[in-house]
Amino acid sequence: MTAPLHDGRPSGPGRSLPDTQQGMRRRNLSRVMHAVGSEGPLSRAAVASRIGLTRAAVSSLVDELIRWGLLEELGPERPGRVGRPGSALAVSGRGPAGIGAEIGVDHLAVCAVDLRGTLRARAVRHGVNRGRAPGPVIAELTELVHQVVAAADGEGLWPAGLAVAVPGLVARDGRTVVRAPNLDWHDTDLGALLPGGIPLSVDNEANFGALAELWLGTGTPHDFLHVSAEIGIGAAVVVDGQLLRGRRGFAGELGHVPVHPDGPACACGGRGCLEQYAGEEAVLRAAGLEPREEDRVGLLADRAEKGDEAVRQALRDAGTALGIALTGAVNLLDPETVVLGGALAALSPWLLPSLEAELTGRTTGPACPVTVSGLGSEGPLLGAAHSVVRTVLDDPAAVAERL
Amino acid sequence: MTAPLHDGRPSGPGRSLPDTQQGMRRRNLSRVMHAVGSEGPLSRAAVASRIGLTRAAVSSLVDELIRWGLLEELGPERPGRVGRPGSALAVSGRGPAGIGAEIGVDHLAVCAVDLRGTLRARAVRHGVNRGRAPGPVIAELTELVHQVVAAADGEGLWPAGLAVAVPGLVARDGRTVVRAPNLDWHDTDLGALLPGGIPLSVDNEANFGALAELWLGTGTPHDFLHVSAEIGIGAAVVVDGQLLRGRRGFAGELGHVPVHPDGPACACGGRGCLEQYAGEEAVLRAAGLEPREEDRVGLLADRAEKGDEAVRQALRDAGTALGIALTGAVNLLDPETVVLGGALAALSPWLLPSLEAELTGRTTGPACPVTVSGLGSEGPLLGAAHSVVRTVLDDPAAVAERL
DNA sequence: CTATTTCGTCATGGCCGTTTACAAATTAGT
DNA sequence: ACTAATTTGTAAACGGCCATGACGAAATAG
Repeated sequence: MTAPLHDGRPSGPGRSLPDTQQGMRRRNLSRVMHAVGSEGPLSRAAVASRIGLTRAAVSSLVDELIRWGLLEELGPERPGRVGRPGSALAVSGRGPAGIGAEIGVDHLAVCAVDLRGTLRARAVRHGVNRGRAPGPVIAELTELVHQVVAAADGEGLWPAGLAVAVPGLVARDGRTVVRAPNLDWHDTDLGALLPGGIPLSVDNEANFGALAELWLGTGTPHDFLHVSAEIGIGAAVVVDGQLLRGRRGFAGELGHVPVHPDGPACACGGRGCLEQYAGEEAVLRAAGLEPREEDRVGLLADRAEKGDEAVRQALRDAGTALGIALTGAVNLLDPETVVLGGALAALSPWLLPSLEAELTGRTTGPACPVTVSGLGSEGPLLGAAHSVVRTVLDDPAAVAERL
Repeated sequence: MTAPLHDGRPSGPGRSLPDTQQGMRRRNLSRVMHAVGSEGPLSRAAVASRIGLTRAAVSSLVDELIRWGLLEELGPERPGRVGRPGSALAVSGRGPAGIGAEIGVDHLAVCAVDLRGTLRARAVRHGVNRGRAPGPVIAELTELVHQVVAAADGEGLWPAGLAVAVPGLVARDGRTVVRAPNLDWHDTDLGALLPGGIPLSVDNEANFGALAELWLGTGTPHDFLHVSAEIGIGAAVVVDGQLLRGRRGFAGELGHVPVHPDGPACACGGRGCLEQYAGEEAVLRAAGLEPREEDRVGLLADRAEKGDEAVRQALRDAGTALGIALTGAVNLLDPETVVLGGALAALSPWLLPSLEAELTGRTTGPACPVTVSGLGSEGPLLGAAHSVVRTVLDDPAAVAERL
């Protein structure tokens, strides 16, 4: 069972299908879920005014959603306003849950998020996965998934879907890892390995990180560029609240944008790619540090914090290279902001000055603002879990059909 | 009266408005128009099977569209198939028409296109507009518009909207030219200057060129990058059949993507922008030709054709620079193809080899194919006119409200 | 304690696509 | 030539869905 990839925007039921009354109802059910989900407890009348339907219509929709267990009645509101108080509605804290999973280079993580968006269960296992075959890693991950699903079950939650974030390129089928250099996986069909019976979607961790930023970030706009770096440098482009995936699903390969076209050769076939200047390996080398197995980012941040000038210079140079590549990207896409996530967030104090200098120096008028993600390294995992939750909010009727 | 900018995809009525039955009908009316418009004459039954509604429902929709004069009945089909022959329906060749206009550096052009997509009237005026004040230019353009509208009126067509293509950056309000370097216009509100009473939209010529490629090009995919160069180098990004405009409407500024970050200073504030290597001025200089007023592109093509080695080398170098900038763009967007339009189409024989060499050399796996637009310099004008036609197809009910 | 306001619900009505049935028009087969 | 089969377009009945309007319920304002 493979679920469609989530693009970040309520695609809802029947995107361009024949327009029938059932489709209309499905979309309106979705509108109610989104209104209640995003604006806290709301009365029927409040929902009606927000989504533009009448109170009577909303009543009917809410009845159905309560019958399905997706909404619950919290009881009468107690406001100081005149008139009969409404009955507060909230998204149910029981019922379907989104299971998110992350395959990192040195850890595995799984979590469960309920429809309200709150984290309800979690499991992490550390250990280096670089170079391990997919089979054992997935087996271990599956074990964690079962743990989390069991924990969630204890709280009245059942898994509505499983979304897996991987550090690599994923095909648009949403289950095949085409290339994950840091794991050394190639053309691996995770759909065949992960537990069946529950809708599965696999996506790039940068994409899930960007979705987390879109959905959970404070003040994040609908058009932005999300840059995250682990070993490679990945980016995700969000346009009008929707992920840009590209024809093959490979969009966002910022790491291989040419920065100095005559620079050193890169494994991708090009020369002078951004990764040659701002990739983890390159920065470690420039800083005169030996690559080690774990927590390289922490090491860099630590040294920079302590005033190690070689490390600081290396990070400044990386920021400059990032700034050059981002200048191109910003000129091409005109995003509202650029968000630095993943490892870049932790290193931002030393990257940002040179990065912003490059970006503002190369553009007329006001430069595109660069912000730092507040989600840290949790982004991809939370984004994955939330992507499942969003599919439920986007089409509650589909969930109801599954009992 | 300002019309919304067209993004290339049937946005249709009520994108995310409350879902009511009238909205449903509007969308279904649109579906019928699109089906008949894109797949030639069709019977009611054929339309029904294509859009997934029943014959009875389509009959009702078609009746209304015929009553509005947007569809017409061609009479019984005469096929060799068994069963009662259907009655062929076609989009009306009379009624609303899209008026497209183009403000070029050395010409003005206006045309009218009917709902079937066929060109019905046309007017062109040559003359250098560089440096002229907006007022007189718009006055001249208005004159041409009146000519074309009058000619269209003689054929039973009335203007449903006016779309103007300009060589510069247009704000997202769809009427203000923020910056048009080649005309030397800044922050000019064309809405105040152009004739009122007819919905107006103003957009970048590169955007309209890309839409023309999307709608009129043979075999053009839904995800591509359209590059066009006149004096500057503009690009338009089409994602999932929709134009990517960016937050301020400035997306697609390929000309200022850094190619050699330490290269010569550019007017934009940066260094080594693509325009410094592949812009018209730069290529003319590199070719050892003196800038003259008219038809610089024709001059280049002419010399290259005749074997002028300096010109050929200059074009090869421009192709290399384009290839570097496009490598970045392709890595970021993963488009299905890159389309060269505008002046680049005419020069493509000498640009393409070095451009493609750079692009394939810098990527692993199959490189993004580069194609040449078949629309030539007509793209922006046709795209503008068609954008108006599309708004009619996207929401025929809105047109019916205007009698 | 009454008037006012707001909430949720119910009955009614109108809109719209579906279903079902049927007449019309053509081809295939005898 | 005549019947059977097939397909088209239309009409009537049906069912689903939201809007409308009225009503009781529950709070505040005076």
